[in-house]
Amino acid sequence: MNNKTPTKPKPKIEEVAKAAGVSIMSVSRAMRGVEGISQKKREQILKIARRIGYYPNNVAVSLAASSSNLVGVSVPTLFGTVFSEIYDGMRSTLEKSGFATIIDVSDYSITHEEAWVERMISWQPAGLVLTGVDHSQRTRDALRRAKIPVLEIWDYTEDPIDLCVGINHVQAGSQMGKHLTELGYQNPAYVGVQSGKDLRADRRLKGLEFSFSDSGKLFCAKDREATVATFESGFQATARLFESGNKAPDVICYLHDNMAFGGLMYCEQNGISCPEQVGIVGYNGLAINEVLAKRITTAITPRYEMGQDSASLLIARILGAQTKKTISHQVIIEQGQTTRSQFAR
Amino acid sequence: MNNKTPTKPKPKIEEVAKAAGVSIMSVSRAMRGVEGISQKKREQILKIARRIGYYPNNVAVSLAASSSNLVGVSVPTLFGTVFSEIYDGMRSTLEKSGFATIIDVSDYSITHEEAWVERMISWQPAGLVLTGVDHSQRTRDALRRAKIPVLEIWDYTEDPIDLCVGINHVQAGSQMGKHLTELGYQNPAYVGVQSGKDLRADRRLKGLEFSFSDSGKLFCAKDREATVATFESGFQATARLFESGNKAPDVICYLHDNMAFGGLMYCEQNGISCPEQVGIVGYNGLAINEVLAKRITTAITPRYEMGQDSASLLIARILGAQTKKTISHQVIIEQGQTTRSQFAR
DNA sequence: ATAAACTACGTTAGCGCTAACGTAAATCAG
DNA sequence: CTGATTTACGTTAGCGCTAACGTAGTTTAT
Repeated sequence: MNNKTPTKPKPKIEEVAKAAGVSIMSVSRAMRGVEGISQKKREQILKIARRIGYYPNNVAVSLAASSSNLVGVSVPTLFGTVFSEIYDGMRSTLEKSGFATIIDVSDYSITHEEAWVERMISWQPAGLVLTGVDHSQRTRDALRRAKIPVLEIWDYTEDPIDLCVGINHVQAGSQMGKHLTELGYQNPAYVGVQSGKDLRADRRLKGLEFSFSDSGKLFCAKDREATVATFESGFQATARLFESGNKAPDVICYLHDNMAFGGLMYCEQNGISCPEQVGIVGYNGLAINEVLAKRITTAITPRYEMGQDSASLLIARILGAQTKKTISHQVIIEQGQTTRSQFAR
Repeated sequence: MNNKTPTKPKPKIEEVAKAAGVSIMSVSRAMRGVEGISQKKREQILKIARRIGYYPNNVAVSLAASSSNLVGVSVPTLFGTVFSEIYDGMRSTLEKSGFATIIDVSDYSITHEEAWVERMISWQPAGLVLTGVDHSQRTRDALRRAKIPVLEIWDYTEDPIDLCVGINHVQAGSQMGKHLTELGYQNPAYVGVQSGKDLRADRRLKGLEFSFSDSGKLFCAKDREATVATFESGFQATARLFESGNKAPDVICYLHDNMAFGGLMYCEQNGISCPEQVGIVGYNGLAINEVLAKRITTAITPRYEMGQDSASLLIARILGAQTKKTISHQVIIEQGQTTRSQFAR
């Protein structure tokens, strides 16, 4: 701000105390809503504080109380709405309990996450939320030492660092694979991003492979050149798949619905009929699917709910309540019009 | 975290000082990279700090220095990628300069923003970023008193609270309107969200109306029932428009590309040919447009760049440099295949 | 050689608030 | 009515760090 007008400094607790004719401790108690002060005085003090324009200095509060009302949240990306929705569910719940969130976007890098966790711990956060269950040993050690409530979200493990709310992605992939083999698909292909980039996607692929190999089928092709999962990378990967000269797959499983939509667009624009010539399968149940004439077969993930659940669990832990350590969410397979609807051959 | 194993408390600056045989002030200087210590001692101290696992307590640092390395960012929503991309541009730049960001999602509510600003100021942030140029008087007063660098983003004004990086949305709307009247459109309709919900969208509509009224044409219909701008709300609004029995428009301007895509899907699924029977126009140049056979006519907004620009400007201001106060970005009209390509009639 | 000017530290006094403990007054039991 | 609790405050001592200043030791100017 420009300092043209010499404004008076921000009021401190002492100023309120003087104006109200009480000790600063009474103001402190009134502001925090804790016990140890009469209802009458509390109201008087709050009124005066509002008039003066006093807000407690959170930094000083956190230092004195040696814990803050901040919750750190690390997500791999904010593109593509998946983590936006999870985050939104969390934030809406956390906000109601007076917690503010500090976001990190790790870009799927475990070392980035590690550096962030170390910086974040210095803020004495009330809790931390990390995406996935894969973290560096250094991150685990730092979290253990700091004794901060930690919640792992999106992926699932029975043995979390502390708390976990997620989906078993191997199982989700395998459910979808089972659905597809039951429809008689024989020659699946996969379109995703580079191996190791999105570990949940890797697990879903593993699940898909399990199901297909159960009935003796292997993936005939995998395109994992993309570094990001977008409409366009799905389009381009599909182009590579069909222009490679290899035998065409009868179904393509995509990392998620948006990539799948890109693939669907490639097919439509190149005379490849779906689902007759090739089936197209997505993941997540993203918003675009709601308006398509030909809805993409997908597995719906309850993202907003997972966010809410995780926030509730984390808050309970922060407040010291006894809680379950994990919540497992299920996906719902939704048969669309981009895969054949009955057993074929 | 569970407290099964009694871990030793987090090391403080004093512990490092003792281990290094220096005063805590030397450790402080070494950690912050400021002057007043020899290169040799600095390296020794940093080495010992790393070995001990010491990280400065940010809360204490901020209290003592009476300013933090936090930047608060308020966006109306994280859905729909627009603000995700702006935010991502900002965050990547801010992070390089050692700033962490605290996000607020205001859900387009100025009173929500007001409450957040007041809470946020209590964190002694190094700076704040607000979306748009419309804020309550209380917010303005609070910001003025706190003397915190403030940047308004996305919308544009010559007279910002402090700094502004944005687009003149009236002008953007009017550019598009001019483009459409030049194509000979006579009966425009508008599909957006409730008036007052998204103020930038309201301004674009105003710009559209200016251009059309310049050639004597009025909007024949407006559907502003939606509360959120999504694929689906675009689909449904378009359904209402065509099922109302009123005279059909020859072009529909949507709040943004995703809503427009929803509308396009309604048309395709209901035998309304585009662009022959009706033109469809979006805004922003969103990712989906890249893969469509029939690309939506749109105005491309440089979102990531605006995020970067605003972060750079804000950092400069925080560091006390002399800077320009505003940066105005331009939209680029992109003629797609959802509007007729030449003058008609 | 001597004063002036630096450099490299250390010491002191908080930053604005709360935890923990004190103390007086009010309430209660019997 | 007396002692035991409870309630409603106030006082003291920090939370972990840095700004500001102080003081030796070292370099530079003349």
